[in-house]
Amino acid sequence: MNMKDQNKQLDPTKSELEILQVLWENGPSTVRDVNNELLKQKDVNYTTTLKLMQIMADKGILARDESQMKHIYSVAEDEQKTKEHLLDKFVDSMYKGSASKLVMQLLGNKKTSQQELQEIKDLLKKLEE
Amino acid sequence: MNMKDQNKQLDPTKSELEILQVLWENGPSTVRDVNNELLKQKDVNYTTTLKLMQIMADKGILARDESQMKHIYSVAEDEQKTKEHLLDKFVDSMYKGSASKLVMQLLGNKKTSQQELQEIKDLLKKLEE
DNA sequence: TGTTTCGTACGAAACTTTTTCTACCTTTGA
DNA sequence: TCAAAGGTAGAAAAAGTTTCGTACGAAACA
Repeated sequence: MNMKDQNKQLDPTKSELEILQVLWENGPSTVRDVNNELLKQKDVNYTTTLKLMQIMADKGILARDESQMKHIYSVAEDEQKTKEHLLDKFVDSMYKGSASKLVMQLLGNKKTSQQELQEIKDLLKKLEE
Repeated sequence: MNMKDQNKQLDPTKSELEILQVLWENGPSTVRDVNNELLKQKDVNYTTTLKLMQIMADKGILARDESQMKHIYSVAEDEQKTKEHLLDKFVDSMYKGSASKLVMQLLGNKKTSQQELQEIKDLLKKLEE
């Protein structure tokens, strides 16, 4: 099979993803809100964040309520659906589609804490029943 | 905590990742080899792939053996280490560092096949012992 | 030998993404 | 009322990434 003419769905860029994360975390927000959150992680100008969010709104990634002067932005597509799509892509590209390979790596990963490991095991155990 | 001055490690770009995948898959290769593989997925000029691989060599992502006319490129950093790093970043950014959240999504994902699910369960079971 | 094929190198063009600059409008409060 | 603060918008600059064109050397081979 050949994928030359695929890739309709265009993925959020790196900075767009950062913004999505803030909105996922905090729910609908103003540009100021989002920018303040981003400032905790990195230097970024207000107008940069504004511009980015405007672009995302244009693309349809975000919706906005313009009824107030301070526009309120929210995520247009369902969070789970978006994450699912990104996870799929990640599994495909990094593990040739094998989810179990990914989990294997996770389990062997030094940085995955004991607590996380336990939670994963519990999860699977629950699924057994 | 503030991460303003972090991010020393610069990540492979999208096309760089495609090339890494080919090299991970096939081991040390010439540009021609890699390009032929890429052509199975998408249209791409030989010189484009060449250029990209030269850039990656400059960055230190790839090593190359120039002793022959046809240079042989290989991945400089360990595959597992690189994947681990990318996976970490993914978990951090998408699931706030919670690996179990990721696994949960994987398990609930329509696209994750029954077989994959079974393999994951087996994996965990083995880990129990 | 000469010509065709295949390789590298490099610069620049094209495209995408991110950032900044500036203009101008609205709200706030002295 | 008017200055200051805070908001949006759009154009353009800057930075990053990908693609292409061209030059030129080495190998293959008629």
